[in-house]
Amino acid sequence: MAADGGFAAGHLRAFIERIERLEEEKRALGEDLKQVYAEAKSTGFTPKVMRQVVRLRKMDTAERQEQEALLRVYLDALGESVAAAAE
Amino acid sequence: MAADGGFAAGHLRAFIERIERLEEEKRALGEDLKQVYAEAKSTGFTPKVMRQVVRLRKMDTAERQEQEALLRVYLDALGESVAAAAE
Amino acid sequence: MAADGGFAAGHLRAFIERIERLEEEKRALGEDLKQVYAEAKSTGFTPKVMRQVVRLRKMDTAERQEQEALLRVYLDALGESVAAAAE
Amino acid sequence: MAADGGFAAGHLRAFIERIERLEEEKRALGEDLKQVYAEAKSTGFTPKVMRQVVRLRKMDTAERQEQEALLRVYLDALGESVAAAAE
DNA sequence: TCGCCTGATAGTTGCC
DNA sequence: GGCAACTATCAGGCGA
Repeated sequence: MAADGGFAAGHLRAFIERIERLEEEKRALGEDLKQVYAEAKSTGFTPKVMRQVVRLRKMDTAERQEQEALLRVYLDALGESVAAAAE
Repeated sequence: MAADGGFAAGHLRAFIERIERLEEEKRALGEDLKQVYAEAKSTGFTPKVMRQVVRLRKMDTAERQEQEALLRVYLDALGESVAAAAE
Repeated sequence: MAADGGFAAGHLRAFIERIERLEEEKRALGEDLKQVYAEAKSTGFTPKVMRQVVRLRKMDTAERQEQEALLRVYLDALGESVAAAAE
Repeated sequence: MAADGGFAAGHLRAFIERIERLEEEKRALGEDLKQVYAEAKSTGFTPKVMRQVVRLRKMDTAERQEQEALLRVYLDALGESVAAAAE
């Protein structure tokens, strides 16, 4: 692997740098997102609920319903817990 | 602070050791929890939904309803998104 | 799953209760920790620095493990290369 | 909030759309990263080790910052002690 | 390919 | 009331 006299090393360096560049861009987008949520919050919206909205829009409807159905089954199975949860 | 000839140092050491012991116990309980979820999973339950159940039982009912209400307001505000989410 | 006449429900309940018990114990330990820090603070120590000390001691331990992990990664990589070369 | 006849709704929609756009870009960068690793792998490198390299380079950077933070903590602690002694 | 497990991200809580 | 640390959840990568 090192027997190619540094040829591979140059490739490796190139890969690493591409990776680090991409990760930096990703990080920057994360900052932007944080910024948008902060801005929305200062406008009076609730980031936590906004995240829920985004998550729901992203989530496949069938999948979401399936999960809700399973949750209901579990709560039903717990009997009085359901009552406690719903009271 | 160090001028008391190590008296405080002894106290500090005692505090640090109590802390580390408590943290170790906490960590161990975390392991136990993971274990229980794994066992439940192997029995056919869905850990993710179980966590939801635990969260709901813990969460104050009023608070939960409030959050759901706000979510609905947001989805309503988005109009056709609601339709997409509910379809 | 619910068609077994509550058999699974009993299991589910048992799991949930074990989980809630463990989480309660964890929470209690968290309280204890807070208590210790408060006590130390009232004795004149600085919680922030104590936390740093604990963190550093943990890191010292973790670092050794990190080194071992790194070594393993490199050995594994070498092993794979050997294997690749030997294929 | 919804009583303003959709004014806030328009804002909400704008925020949500900005968020979804940013998340899409982030996701795309994630794809790119995966691509680069795959390409490197097909060139004969070991993704696992490459990730380790990237991680270590990141840590080298972070470590310097960590040291500076620690120094500040200690200086702060000393300052507080001085203040406490001077009170 | 599936399950596990670690690393990344979001939420909560305590501190200032 | 905002900020920072910590915790819990989730997704992606790795190994079997």
